[in-house]
Amino acid sequence: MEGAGADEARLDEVVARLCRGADRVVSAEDLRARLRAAAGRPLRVKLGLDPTAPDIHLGHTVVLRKARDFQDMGHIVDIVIGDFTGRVGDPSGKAGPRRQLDRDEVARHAQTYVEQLHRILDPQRTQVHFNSEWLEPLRFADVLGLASRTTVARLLERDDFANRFRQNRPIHLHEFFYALMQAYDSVALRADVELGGTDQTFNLAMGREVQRDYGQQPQVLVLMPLLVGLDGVQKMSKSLGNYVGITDAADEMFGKLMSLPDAQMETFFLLCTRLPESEVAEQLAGVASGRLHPRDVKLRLAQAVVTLYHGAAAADAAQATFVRVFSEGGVPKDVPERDLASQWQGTVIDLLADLQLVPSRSEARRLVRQGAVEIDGVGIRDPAARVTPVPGTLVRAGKRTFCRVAQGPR
RNA sequence: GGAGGGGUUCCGGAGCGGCCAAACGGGGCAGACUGUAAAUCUGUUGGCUAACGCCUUCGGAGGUUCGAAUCCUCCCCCCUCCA
Repeated sequence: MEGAGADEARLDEVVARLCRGADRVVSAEDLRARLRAAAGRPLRVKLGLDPTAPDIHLGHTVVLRKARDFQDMGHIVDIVIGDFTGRVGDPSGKAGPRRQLDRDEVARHAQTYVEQLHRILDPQRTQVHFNSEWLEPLRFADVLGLASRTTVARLLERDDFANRFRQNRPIHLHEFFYALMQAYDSVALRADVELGGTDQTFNLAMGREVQRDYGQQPQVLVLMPLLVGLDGVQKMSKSLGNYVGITDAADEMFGKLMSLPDAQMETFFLLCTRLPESEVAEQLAGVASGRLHPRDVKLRLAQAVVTLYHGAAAADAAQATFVRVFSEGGVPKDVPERDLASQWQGTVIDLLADLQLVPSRSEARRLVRQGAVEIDGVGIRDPAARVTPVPGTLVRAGKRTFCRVAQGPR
């Protein structure tokens, strides 16, 4: 039975590949059994997306790349856009109830999502669903039936609910349903596997229980680590502003990645690039031994990530810009240009305000006093100073805010 | 339904009749140092003003006072306990 042995070995390899990078898999043995039982038939791999944030960022890509791994092994990815659940808002990690989105917002976000998904997933093996398809038609009796499958105590086990409960903060009844709705998605899709971040553990686990109640085989859970944001502390999220969007311009993406704390380099290498683990290990060892400058390794990281989304040429260009602007103290290539009236005259404050470089004149005053403002490379520290910009004048307000006068007085 | 506690500037959280644009911490921004890292130090953080200073803020609406975030009335919202 040499053939069977070879099959088993191959199966091990597949399982290993599918589990790679995951924080936890519930369970690897189940996954192996599923694959064997399926005997080549594609598994249905569910991935739920919350349509609140319309932009996909690097944090989302961790799980998306995992989905891609499944596709590369021949499986089908079922994307569930939580258009119905989105009206409730996922309580995971939230300190309070989330506001409910209306239908239009959800639909709009979902559309943008789908467009971005194809940058990572294989469209041939991707099916997109909206969970309102099956959640909307449920009657109250169905909902009660679903609700009877869990208990309040069980729901209160969740950290976020438990914390809120302890701190006397509101927990709305409909928030309790979130996990159940998501669980029901798995039933509706007859999911074999569900992917998610570790913050989704509770929700995905609920899917297993509910599937069992509906007579289905409980799905395998593949839980991916959460990517930290650029601050290196909190998870990457749009609302925290610590994210790298996959549609960010190459230069911007590069710059953002360079501001990543050194301690996060390994995580980003492993979760956001395709560099072989051995190479990553070597780079990091180089840093540890002092042989490599951390900055250069980070350049490497930024380069690798930007290449994935913009191609190697753009990544090279972005690196060149970065070095020129920041390492050599130059000026970025693409400085936004703004016009001034041809009769324009006034003080620095007027200039900053008219070029819309500052949110208020008071803020402009502060920046000037703090020595953050330069005009054509000359520092200005007197808020009352009159200035004479002409087309081409470069105005700088702080480290990263530049603007060039396009049209204006001559 | 009953009893009590609470809503303050981006967040947390002081203040409880004038000295409050409002302590302190966090976050943000800026400067120094750097590798646009981290850490650290310094400054700054409602609006208008070159500045003196002026104007708008403390859940909402009224009122008392020379003067209110602070006192009173009504309303809205949140929390706890009891039913």
